[in-house]
Amino acid sequence: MKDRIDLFLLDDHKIVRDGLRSILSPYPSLKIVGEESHAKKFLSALPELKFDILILDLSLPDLSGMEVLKEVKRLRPEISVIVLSMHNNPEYMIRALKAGAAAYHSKDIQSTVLVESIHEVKKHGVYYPTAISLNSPSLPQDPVQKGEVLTQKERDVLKLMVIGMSSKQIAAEYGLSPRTIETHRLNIMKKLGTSNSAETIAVAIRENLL
Amino acid sequence: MKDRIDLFLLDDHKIVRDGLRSILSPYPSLKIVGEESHAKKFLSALPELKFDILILDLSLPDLSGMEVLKEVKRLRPEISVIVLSMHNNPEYMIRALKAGAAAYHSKDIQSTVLVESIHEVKKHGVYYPTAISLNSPSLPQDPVQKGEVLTQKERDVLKLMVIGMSSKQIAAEYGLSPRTIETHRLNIMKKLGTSNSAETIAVAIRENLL
DNA sequence: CGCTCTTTCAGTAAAACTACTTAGTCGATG
DNA sequence: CATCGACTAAGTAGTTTTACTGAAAGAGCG
Repeated sequence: MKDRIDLFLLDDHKIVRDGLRSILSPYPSLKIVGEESHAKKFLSALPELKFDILILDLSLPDLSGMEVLKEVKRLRPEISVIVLSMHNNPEYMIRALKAGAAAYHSKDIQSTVLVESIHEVKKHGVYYPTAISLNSPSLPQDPVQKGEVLTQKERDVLKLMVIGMSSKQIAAEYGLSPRTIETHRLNIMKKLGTSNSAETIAVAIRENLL
Repeated sequence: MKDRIDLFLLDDHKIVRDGLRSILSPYPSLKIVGEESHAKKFLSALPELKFDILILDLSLPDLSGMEVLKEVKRLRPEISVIVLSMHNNPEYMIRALKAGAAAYHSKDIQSTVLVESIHEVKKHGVYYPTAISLNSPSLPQDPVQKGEVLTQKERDVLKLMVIGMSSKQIAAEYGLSPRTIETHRLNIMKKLGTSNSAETIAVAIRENLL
């Protein structure tokens, strides 16, 4: 497995691109393998491009960053997209994350945080800074809102799921009905907004819910 | 007996290594005599290296930290290994301690605790901070003999599994038959020794296979 | 007490996964 | 050229999960 992370920059401001280069230059494992200022050019070249993570400015001249994001995730789902934005608006953030962004940063991000998030994204596919105000008041009820906390029982079930136990086995472990465990599972998925146990475990580990 | 303690850092994150350097720099008796980001490079260099304690990140890009740990204890049993981990899960801790780790810390450890544990390890060979529930239920008896590495396609499938896609969806994404994806899935589970997708994702994240 | 939340369990049905086996193609290796 | 591993695909069969709904007992709370 290669240890290098190949990055592609898409941002209309050369200043930003150069800034990113200098920020990332001290990190040998991070390599900027290309950059582009026009979204359409980028998208048409996308099939030929080889990189791991796209660093994407949300505000672009010719296409909206959101459209680029969706297009990238449609064509090359294996590519992770880290979104940079002028806006701190959680509304944008949620939309970006829903559209498949692996991370969302405002442009005044600390460089170390950016670097960390790149590694995190490479490792786990996503980077959700816990601090980022998911509990901010303006947020509507949203599946992305993982601020909901699991109950004790749900965490118990999760812990046994992680080591590969089926509902039936977990039920036996606790002396409960398998149907009960299944209910817990479904409730966990509902709370985390996940659609199966694989994703659930991924989110649980990422969010440190174990 | 020399009063200096020679440390070697093995961690893929330069940030972590740099952080450790700055944490440990105020202590004249602690000397970092080397660092490495790649497990394989480290292991091949190991016979020439002289140090007392290895500070080891459990999640490494090319080899799992557990494998490194076992290898170090096999080749150089006199070296103490202090494990750093992202995970607070006692299961990992127990596995690490069973494999010969002298101490186990999560990465958000207090620096003073780390320093203390280094001295403790040097003096007594081990550092067991808290009461560890060794009676924790059903530790799988170390099926971790997975020197086998996943293929590119298998990793691709894994990555989409992590974001909650079913075999059918993954197949559609790649233009393949669902049966093919299922085959990949089963091969992954076979290689990792897991019994369902939840456990598979857990191991994959833990072992840094994504 | 009424209210909410947690925990418990079940019916029903569809969808997905797991297990084990066989097998063809293709590219690389020796 | 033969072999091997990776990738593809499918047969068959059993198991598990997911989805949606309903519901009852118990704990905690104002």
